[in-house]
Amino acid sequence: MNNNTRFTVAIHILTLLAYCGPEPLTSEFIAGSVNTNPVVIRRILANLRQAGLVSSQGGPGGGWQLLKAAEAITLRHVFLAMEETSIFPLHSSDPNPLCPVGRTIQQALMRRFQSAQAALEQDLDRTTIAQLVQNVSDEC
Amino acid sequence: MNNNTRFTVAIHILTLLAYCGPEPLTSEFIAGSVNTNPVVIRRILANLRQAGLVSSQGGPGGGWQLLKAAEAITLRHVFLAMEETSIFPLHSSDPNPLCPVGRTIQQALMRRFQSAQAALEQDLDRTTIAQLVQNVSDEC
DNA sequence: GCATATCGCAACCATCATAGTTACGGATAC
DNA sequence: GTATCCGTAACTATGATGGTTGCGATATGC
Repeated sequence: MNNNTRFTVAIHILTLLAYCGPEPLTSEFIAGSVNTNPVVIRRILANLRQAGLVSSQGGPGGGWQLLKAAEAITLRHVFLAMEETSIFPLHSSDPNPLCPVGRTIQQALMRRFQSAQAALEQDLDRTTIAQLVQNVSDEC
Repeated sequence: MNNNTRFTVAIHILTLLAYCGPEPLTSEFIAGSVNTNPVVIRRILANLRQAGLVSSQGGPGGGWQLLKAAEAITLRHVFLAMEETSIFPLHSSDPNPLCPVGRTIQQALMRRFQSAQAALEQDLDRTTIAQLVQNVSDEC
């Protein structure tokens, strides 16, 4: 279905910042944990900064820090920060407007999909980054 | 985020079968409403048949029919029939096992994502194909 | 039996999204 | 001034997706 790992990596990054912080972490260090390229990390962090979750600092000793307490960041916040369009995309080419079903189905589906996405977000809202950090500590 | 329209098209197809039925519809007719190629339709119908939602019949006068009442088919059934792996995929390459976060995050995320998907499915379960057919009739 | 309509499915192609990579400019700390 | 780090554009490789063609199998009606 969905085919991009940005949400997963974003949660990983925030958990790492909370676990290793509050000192700033460099994108290179984070990339070492996620096992990818620093630029990929910075691209995702740019979204998280836009959402007010993290801040960056250039120069030696610089890096990235959380702007909010780990207890105050839920997976829903991270999800919204990624600015994905919709979980379920509609038809790639518009359906036939001469067919009663084709003419009306998209409006109906948009309503249903929004409802489903709201339910999804509500569940995501129940988990905080702090809980994930706690889980890491428990497992070690 | 998710980037495939199979779920949307599957719902469209079932709504059309319920709306125009109970006579069998050909994949070519359905393709005319969805505005795509008949083979694309048959690929999706193959999934729906595997899930026991529709049946097919070859030869002249053949086509596709619902196997269950429209009232008994929910969007959750359709969603499951598409056999999408997971809404949120994990890392493309495994995170660093030498990092405490990298070593434990995937297990934790799998649990959270399963919970979120369950919430999503629960909401999808509230809508039936019959309701979508009713919606089409209302709009005309 | 034969012609026709329809599905079943494999194979191929074009397009696009994603993630990875390189490169380089700008800012900051020491 | 130098080393470190972010910011971002540009390019590439890979894979997913949807569309298309082709052909065999099956069923219907004559």
